[in-house]
Amino acid sequence: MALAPPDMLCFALHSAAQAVHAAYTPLLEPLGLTYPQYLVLASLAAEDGQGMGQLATALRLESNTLTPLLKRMEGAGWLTRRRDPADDRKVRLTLTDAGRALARRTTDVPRAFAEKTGLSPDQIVDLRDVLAVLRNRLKPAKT
Amino acid sequence: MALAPPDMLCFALHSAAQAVHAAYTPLLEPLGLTYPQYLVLASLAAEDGQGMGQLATALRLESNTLTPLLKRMEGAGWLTRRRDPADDRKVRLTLTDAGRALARRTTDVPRAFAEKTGLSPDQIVDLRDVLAVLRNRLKPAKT
DNA sequence: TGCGATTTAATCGTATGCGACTTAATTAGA
DNA sequence: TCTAATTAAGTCGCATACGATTAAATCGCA
Repeated sequence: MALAPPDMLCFALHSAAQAVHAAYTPLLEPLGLTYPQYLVLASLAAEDGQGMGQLATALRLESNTLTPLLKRMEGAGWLTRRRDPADDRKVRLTLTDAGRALARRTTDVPRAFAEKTGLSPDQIVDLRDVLAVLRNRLKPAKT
Repeated sequence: MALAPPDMLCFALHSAAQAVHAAYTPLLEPLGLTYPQYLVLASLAAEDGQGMGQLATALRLESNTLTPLLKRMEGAGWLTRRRDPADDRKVRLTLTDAGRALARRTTDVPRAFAEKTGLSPDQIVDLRDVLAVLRNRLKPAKT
């Protein structure tokens, strides 16, 4: 008998990720943010002025995913995309005032999510680290 | 300072799920299957003749996701979609001979994936169960 | 019995996400 | 120096995934 999805690790991961996405949506939708956009905003809030390649490595996304996503965020007025004067191939990303203000409005989001999980801070850190190890083993980060 | 994605549980889950997807792709692509299609096939191989609603509940997907996915699988000749004679609203899904043959060709996939994770069988079961609890807490299954 | 409420799929629009490929700029090496 | 290789983004096509809505069938209850 074939293994059914409810018994598979891959499905548990797949469906848990979707559930996390669903749990974030009501927290982010009032701010006009999607979940991947929130990750971009958080990454730039932690380190502004990142290049697209750097952001792509950090979020483990390809340029063909990030380019339209960033264009939408630029269209919303949250960041600017400028070519690096020193290397015209690179695009540098900088939050606008509106982007920084929006980032400040997201400070409570991680806490609200943590409460929804019902996990203790220790459990959250442990699970996060186990998943990071698994991810890095399955798909090492780009150099 | 805002929490950056690498420190977030949500990102660990999100990126681990994508890494799992990426790890399955080379196992499934030679069979002509995508990852969600593989889940459908596995679910029907375990219990053939499921209704769309039943499958949607099992895989935690909506009809607007499942309908086009199943139409593609029907187009590939792996299953049939027939209205239930007793209730014309329901669509019943049945594997074809080709679908069952394809399912048999996937029997090694879970083992190959398990090896890629580098986790022991016990660790896999533990992680799976932790994730299932988290998922069910964030997004309870439909009744 | 008959009609409003419910259930079930399907349709439409939008947003990821990636493989394959293209284009432009920079780098490296003969 | 001058071109081939490399790098960085972007374009295109396809496959999920979901919210909102619709259409059809069935159910429930007066």
